[in-house]
Amino acid sequence: MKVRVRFAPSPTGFLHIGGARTALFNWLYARHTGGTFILRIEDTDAARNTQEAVDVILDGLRWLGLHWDEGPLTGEATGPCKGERGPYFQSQRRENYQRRVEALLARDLAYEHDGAIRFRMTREPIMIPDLVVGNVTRELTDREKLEPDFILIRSDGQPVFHFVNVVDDLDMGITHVIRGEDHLSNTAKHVALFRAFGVEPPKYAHIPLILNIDGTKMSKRDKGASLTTYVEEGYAPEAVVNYLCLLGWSPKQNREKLPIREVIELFDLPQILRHNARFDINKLHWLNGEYVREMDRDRYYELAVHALARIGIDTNKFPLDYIKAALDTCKEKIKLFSEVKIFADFYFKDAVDFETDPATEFPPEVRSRLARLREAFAASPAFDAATLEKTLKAVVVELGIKSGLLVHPVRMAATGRPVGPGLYQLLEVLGRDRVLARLDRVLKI
RNA sequence: GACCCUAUCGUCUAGCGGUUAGGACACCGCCCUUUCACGGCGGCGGCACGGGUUCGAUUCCCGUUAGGGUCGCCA
Repeated sequence: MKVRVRFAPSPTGFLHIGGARTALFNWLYARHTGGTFILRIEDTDAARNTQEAVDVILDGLRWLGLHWDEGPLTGEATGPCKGERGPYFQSQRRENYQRRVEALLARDLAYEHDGAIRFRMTREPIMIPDLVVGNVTRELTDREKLEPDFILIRSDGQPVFHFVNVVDDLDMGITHVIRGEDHLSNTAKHVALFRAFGVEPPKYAHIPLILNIDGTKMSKRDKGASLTTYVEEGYAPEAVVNYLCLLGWSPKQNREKLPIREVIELFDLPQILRHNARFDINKLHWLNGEYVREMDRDRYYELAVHALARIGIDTNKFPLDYIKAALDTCKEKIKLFSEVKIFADFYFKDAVDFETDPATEFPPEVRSRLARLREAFAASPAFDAATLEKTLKAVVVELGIKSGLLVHPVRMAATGRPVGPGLYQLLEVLGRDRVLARLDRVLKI
């Protein structure tokens, strides 16, 4: 039987990083088995669902590269979808729920109470077979013993999550339910519902949750809980995906960075770890740097230019060769694309922004040294990195000082920052005119 | 409160009865580099606790503790 898995998020306006990982694991399993990855939007709560909220999910999955085989093509609930088992929005599946609840009512497996429809839940413990956790026997909690039956359809006619979730999985032919462990306890209800419909439930795989670094649960408000954070802070999607793979799953062999192609080959449900993982931004940061350094140049330029645009720098005003040369000096240095602000903004500004007071940054003795260097730079026969280095070192010898006393002030004068790309490389890219102008500005203090 | 899941360095993990408990991130030194980053070398640091089972437990069982989850006319 062909594997059919689904990611079924509720459009809340953001895509939780844990949800992204759930989607990833579903996608990986589908790709590993040659199965079908389905995206279903659980928009039963019409009041707070908007097309924009759905778009956040679609955009997030697309950004991660988790393309679905069946599901919506746009965020519009009545819009186009692909796949034969639609609609893929729960708000469009009302007849299915109605038909299913009537079947239950007809066999007295459900009943009306106070205008709502309840399911006759078994009083016996239910065994949940789980590919990750093993066989779990769920007994009723004391509250449930008081009232084991649960609502299927609210008195306002709206079906509830447990019901629509099961009906859709059934109608869509879902074979494996891969979801967060927060659903494990409730799976007893789902198993009972499947049996009431006369079918065996799909295989379950409850994956551990992602917690904050301090072990607390990641709520909407926690920084880093939303996938958007990583998009905005300049992470590369392939790095985020790779990092997410490492949370609750391991490729073994002491491997950390590996292409998704290999993950697809190695990934399987029984090997998923059973304990929760904490999200360590440090490791993602490191991994992202690895990806940036090994990234294809054109993709790197594209992402870097995009990051510059985010901070209001329009690179279109500059020649392509200049942009590329400037970004080349940063490729081995930055770990995050948001770092282009520190490492490259000065290439694209008319004047440097000093973070500290230029007057104290460039006291008279520093200025006199810079003045000498300016002369040497102006007279230099060429303006390439190697020549610049020779020229600067000659001035250092002439002045009888340590090179740091000249190197640091030039960097500061040219870029406005104490850190950045290699000095001689950046001076070469900036070019003689800009460099002399920036030195002149400092000398006029 | 009841029910369920979980427990290896600070973090992610390898391990699946006998290992000097391995790797990665982070951190700390040194080297490289007159920035930063990369790279190289070294260091710090772990089997939550208590009982069993066994010749022998990080590994198997039970308990405790701790963390997480669930018990909605939320999803």
